[in-house]
Amino acid sequence: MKNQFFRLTIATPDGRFVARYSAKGLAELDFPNSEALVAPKRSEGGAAERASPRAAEANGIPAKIRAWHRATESALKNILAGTEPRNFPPLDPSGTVFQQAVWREMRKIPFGRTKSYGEVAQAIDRPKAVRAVGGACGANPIPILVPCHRVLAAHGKIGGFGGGLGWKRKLLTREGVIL
DNA sequence: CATCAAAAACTCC
DNA sequence: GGAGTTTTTGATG
Repeated sequence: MKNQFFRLTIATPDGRFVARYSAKGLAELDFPNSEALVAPKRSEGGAAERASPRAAEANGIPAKIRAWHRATESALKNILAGTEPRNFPPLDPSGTVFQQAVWREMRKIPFGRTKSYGEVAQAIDRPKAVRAVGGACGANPIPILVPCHRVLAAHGKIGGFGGGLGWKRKLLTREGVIL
């Protein structure tokens, strides 16, 4: 795929996240530390890495993307602060049909609530695919905004988390979830 | 390109 | 603790 992704960063009290945008919306979000990349000097709100050949659009970032990024930043910071975000950017994660179904289902989990892998599996009409649901969660390219951290194992166990279990615990605690 | 085998953020007995 | 299910991914022919 000839991704002409736009990569921007979001500075939070928990580190700097990296967001990538496709032409349709937010495609990926990475935790801090997951990738060591050099700070682009002094750009604060974010910097485009792959600007188009022509600097037709200001700073190489279309207004559309900047608007999405603003929503992403706001939503992310809200969740990190333990408050419910109001507006989301459009999401465009790439994955198999099954994975998209799982992610879509996860997005329906209300703020501060949790579901088990089994419940998600039932919701997408594959009650026995609980193991596969776990796999789809791990493949989620947009953590936090797609609340994979709100999915726990059965019997209140925490399960796992791609970006490190520490994150999962912290996020749940801030949302007021009691394990 | 078609098939096989192994692994995974699970669940239930 | 062990077996059962489903999907994804990488190796094999």
